[in-house]
Amino acid sequence: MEAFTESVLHVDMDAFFVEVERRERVDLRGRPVVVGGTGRRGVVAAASYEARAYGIYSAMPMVHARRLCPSVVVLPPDHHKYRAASEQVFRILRSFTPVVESLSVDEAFLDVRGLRRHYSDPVGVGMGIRDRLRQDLELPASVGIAVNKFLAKLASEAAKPDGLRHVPANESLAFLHPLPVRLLWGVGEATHASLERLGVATVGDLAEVPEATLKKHLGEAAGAHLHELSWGRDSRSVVPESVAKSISVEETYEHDLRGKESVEGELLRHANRLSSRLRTAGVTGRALTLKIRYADFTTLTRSVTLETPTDVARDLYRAARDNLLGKFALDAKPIRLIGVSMARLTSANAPRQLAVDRPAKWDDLADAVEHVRQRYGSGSIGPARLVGDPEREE
DNA sequence: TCTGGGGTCCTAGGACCC
DNA sequence: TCTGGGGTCCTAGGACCC
Repeated sequence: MEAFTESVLHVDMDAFFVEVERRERVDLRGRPVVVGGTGRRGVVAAASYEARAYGIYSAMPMVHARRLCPSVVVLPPDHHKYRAASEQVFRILRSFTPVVESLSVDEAFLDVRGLRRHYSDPVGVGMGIRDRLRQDLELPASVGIAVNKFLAKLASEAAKPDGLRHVPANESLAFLHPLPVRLLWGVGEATHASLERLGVATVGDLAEVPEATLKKHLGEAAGAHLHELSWGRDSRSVVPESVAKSISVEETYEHDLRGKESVEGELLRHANRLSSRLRTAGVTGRALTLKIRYADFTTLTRSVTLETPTDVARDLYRAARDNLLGKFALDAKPIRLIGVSMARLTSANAPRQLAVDRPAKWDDLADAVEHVRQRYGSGSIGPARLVGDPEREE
């Protein structure tokens, strides 16, 4: 089937958080709107195209955004709402094909080869998806269609906003080579600077650089990868459903923390939040990491591998406090962020080895705590030091 | 105008083992 | 007595993505 040569679709929702908010707020249509942190340290999480016209983009400090466009409407994020909208989006995508790989809440790859009997070409599939998202959910999306994942992603980028771009196989390099190299997946600020030093501005320039030179300057893996991409080659297949490798919680404080006492209090709160997330995901983990960012933005991490996988808040707190906290200078500098993460995850249903000093009852208790938390909110139950402090509600 | 929160992957050094 | 080489695990940091 000649018409299905380009069988990878990349679907990317346009200004997703903003558009979800606009479904309920007709008054905000056509206006510069951003979703993001409203506090003094907030950043832009999503910007409407009207806001982007002012030079506002994602990850920009909110104070900067307001300065560029004083009339911009700033909405605080409601991640539950976006999660629900995301599920609606993915239900529609999966109604076309089960081969859907999610990249984030608002982005996915689809392998549509299986639809060749139902559609004359992949462009028809892309148009069908955009229509359904628009009609059923009132959400705009852009679609890129190409021979592989990374070209499809570049195509959707080129289609934005609210468009569709099909890159035929025999036009891949003509499409790719004039693009600025910064657009490539994996070329961020640092790599871009290195490439500039090599005289590389476009993907075409990159293709001319010998692979060995790239490896020398960018590292083995990145060099090989970028060389492949520069020639339009990407052999990664669309893989539905992947398992999380780590789960983390972190918080940047409105005002810097000082001293061991306050850090321990926050650590306890984080341990409870992380425990909750692990349980919801049905996993336990062994590699616990504590992250601290000081006011001067220097960021340190210290980690420990636990003997037994756990998802119990008390275990997380104690392990972090006893093994990791002492490795940081807590009184030397003010602290702006504390984070805790768990990796080396295993399914909680996997057979557990019960530690001698942690009887099975702890699991039962933790389950009960989690049950109450799900029902009545995260502030309803927890260690005595935290319960009843309304400031700590999430 | 200082820089969110949640992730993934890669690199590099040291420990440890054969 | 002067020092191999490979593999794996652990830890820390950093680049990058949305």
